[in-house]
Amino acid sequence: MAHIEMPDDFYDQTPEGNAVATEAVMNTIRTADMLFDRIGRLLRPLNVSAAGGLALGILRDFGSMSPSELGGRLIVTRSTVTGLLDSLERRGYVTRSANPADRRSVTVELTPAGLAVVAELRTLVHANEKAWMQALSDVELQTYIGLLHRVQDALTGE
Amino acid sequence: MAHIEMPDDFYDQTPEGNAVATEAVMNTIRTADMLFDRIGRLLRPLNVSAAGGLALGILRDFGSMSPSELGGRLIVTRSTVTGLLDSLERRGYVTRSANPADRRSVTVELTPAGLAVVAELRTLVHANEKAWMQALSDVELQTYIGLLHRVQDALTGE
DNA sequence: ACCGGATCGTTAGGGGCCGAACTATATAGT
DNA sequence: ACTATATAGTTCGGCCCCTAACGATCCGGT
Repeated sequence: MAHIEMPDDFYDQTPEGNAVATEAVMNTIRTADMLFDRIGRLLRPLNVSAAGGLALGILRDFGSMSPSELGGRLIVTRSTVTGLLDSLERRGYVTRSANPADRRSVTVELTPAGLAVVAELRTLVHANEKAWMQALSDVELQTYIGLLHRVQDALTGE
Repeated sequence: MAHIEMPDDFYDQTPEGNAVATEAVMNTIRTADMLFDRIGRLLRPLNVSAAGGLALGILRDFGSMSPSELGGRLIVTRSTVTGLLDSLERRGYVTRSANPADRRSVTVELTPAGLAVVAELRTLVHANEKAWMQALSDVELQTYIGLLHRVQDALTGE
């Protein structure tokens, strides 16, 4: 995304009236796309995807865990985690091992290479996130986060 | 997304300090995911995807156009549009026809079925967007949109 | 008239995400 | 103990998105 320019009148195409809510929704999605895209490009040299980087970070912060728990923290389904782990395992950043306590389960562990890449990744992402968000002052940033939470809460409560 | 609960301490796992920018970025992405997800579920009964619905709406508002132009308005690449049109054409909502003026190009046109579905889709989406965003007051909504634009501008200007 | 550089749509390949279905295993309840 | 149900991880099919590359076509400049 974010590689093609868009006409300024794009959002005014909702004759029915409530263009404001629509603009808010569309802009949220668009902004998120841009951010996700930027993070992906940032991490490309490290041979990690944006989602993969998040997963590695969680494993570093919380230690080894099952795919299910990882999915819970990433807020993605188990099937998504399977694919993510396949990719990370291929790259040598994590290992899957049997869990003796529950033979249905699996333990995901960071490899030394995975641990190393988390450190690089964190520095890179944090610096850039800070730079991107410097468009907003500290107060605005707090306001922004607060508004996002309110929207999320509204969506979560059905 | 948005089907799995997440620990409240998730965002505090950034010992380096700039957790605020990180939280803003993560929350933007998460909120957008939730919104996109909700729209997709909403349109499922109409046999249209969220992206497909957007495309149909653009075709209704601006009339027939080439895949490239459609991609420009959707802000996705031409190859993404190809896939989108394949899907919409399969469902009978659009047609592709040769463009006599430029034999490289193609004209995408809404079918009667496509036109009909846009009407339903619009009503449904607008009503729900309004409901979702009612978590914010009118003033807050304006503030929110303004902040999103500022972030987008910062990202767009490299 | 011609050639080289844009542009059109498509294809191939890589992720990310989902829901549904399946196997293996665990556990609750009788 | 035994059965019914729930859970773990995977697989499959589907959609969305991207980049890179390709053949076809168009166009500007010589």
